[in-house]
Amino acid sequence: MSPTVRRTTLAVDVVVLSPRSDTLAVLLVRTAVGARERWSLPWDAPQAAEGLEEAAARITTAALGAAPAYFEQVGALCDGRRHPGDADVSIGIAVLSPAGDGIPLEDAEWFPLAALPALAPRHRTVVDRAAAVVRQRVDQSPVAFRLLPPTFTLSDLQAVYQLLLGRRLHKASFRRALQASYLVEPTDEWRSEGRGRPAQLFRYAPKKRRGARRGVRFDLFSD
Amino acid sequence: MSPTVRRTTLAVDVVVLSPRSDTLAVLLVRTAVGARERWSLPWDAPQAAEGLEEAAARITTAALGAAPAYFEQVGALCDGRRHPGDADVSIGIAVLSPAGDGIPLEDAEWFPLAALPALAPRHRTVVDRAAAVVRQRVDQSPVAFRLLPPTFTLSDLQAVYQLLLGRRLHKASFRRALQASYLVEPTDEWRSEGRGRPAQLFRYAPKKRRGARRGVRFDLFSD
DNA sequence: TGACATTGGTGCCGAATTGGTACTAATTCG
DNA sequence: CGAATTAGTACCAATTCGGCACCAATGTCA
Repeated sequence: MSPTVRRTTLAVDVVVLSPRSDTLAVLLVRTAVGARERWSLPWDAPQAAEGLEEAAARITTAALGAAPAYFEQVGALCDGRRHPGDADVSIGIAVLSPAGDGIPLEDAEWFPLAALPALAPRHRTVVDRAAAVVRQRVDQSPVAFRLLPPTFTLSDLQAVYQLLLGRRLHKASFRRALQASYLVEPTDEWRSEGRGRPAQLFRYAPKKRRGARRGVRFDLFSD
Repeated sequence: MSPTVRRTTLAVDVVVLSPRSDTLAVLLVRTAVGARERWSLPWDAPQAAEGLEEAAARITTAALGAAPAYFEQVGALCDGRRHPGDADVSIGIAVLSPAGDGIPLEDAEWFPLAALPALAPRHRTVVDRAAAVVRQRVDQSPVAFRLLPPTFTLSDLQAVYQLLLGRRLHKASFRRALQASYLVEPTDEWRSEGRGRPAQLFRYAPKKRRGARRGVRFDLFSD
């Protein structure tokens, strides 16, 4: 007996993340009147012959008014939990939006990750997993750079890392490690941010580097 | 205009991984006569009201004759590439099978990851992504422990890490880091493996530990 | 039976990395 | 001009890392 496909209902649920005044924020859209919850993630079914990221881009554009530059797959969910459109399977996609980019359209609004309104249970799971994925990949994916404008100060970058990791970082160590990674290069612009010394602007420009990694880290969470 | 679901064909493609004589091996099943390729990943459509991991467990059991203990989601694929069952969307799931566990059923066989036969393009992608995901999560997920029997020697464990990371590890450093991680505990059994001093057997038993992580690592790949 | 090969496990030490404090630099505010 | 504020760096002690050497326990073979 060889396998055969069956028809399933599928939804792409998009978690647009952006740093917003010292917290990570998620973009939610207002649901139709009469729905069980007032807010939901932007979502839709993928159109025929449309890739998942294309679908995510389309959905994001509809809610944020800007095409997103970076995606991170969160994974497929097929628990029994309720989805706003009753899709059998959800594919969660995290979209990273640079701080201050895009203006939410009429029925969309930013919510701090720590203070979300009630969501359909499936969407709640997708958000949680998206946040976890992004946080876990901070040091393997250029996640932090995609939450910043094309040029940024090193303090901006460190602030994003601290947001994502949820802890303070040592300034000198952070810069030493960044230097050694060849991930950024300085521009010749400087930014004066009100008071204090102006900061040099950098851009994300990863260079080839020999993968001279050292010892193993056992960073398992005690699950 | 609010979103609506559409019907799509969906496949769960399973990548069963197991260490096999010094390489990672993948379980493939023979395809029906007349198919474009002679081998494919074990796959099927999820049944109604079946979770993704349930489906993966069922598919694995059908090919390996043993229920798998550990899953790692690889993600959903919806590129235009060809799938053996022409599914619109594939969900890749990596299943970790302890070394020597299970006996492939009639039409299934282990292939070293580095020497796979021709596969449908979509399956090829799924395998590559599964391997990449497992390798990347080695130090965040108990991946290595799921590729070993319940008790194992530290040399076994180090060998798996080396397989996954693709490089030698320093013995003393490896053990120091492992010690500090409180992930394993010794049993009072010893195993004599032919010649040489017998090795103490350990089991995976993660303990709570304060998350005293240090500096950031910028381990981005030069993509 | 006793050297030797083989594998397991640990101690030591110089080198590299880390994180804290303190310092200098450049700017705004009053 | 001096105080306040933010950027960036220098130094240094403590920790961690990685290489080497060593000891331990077993099987092999003369």
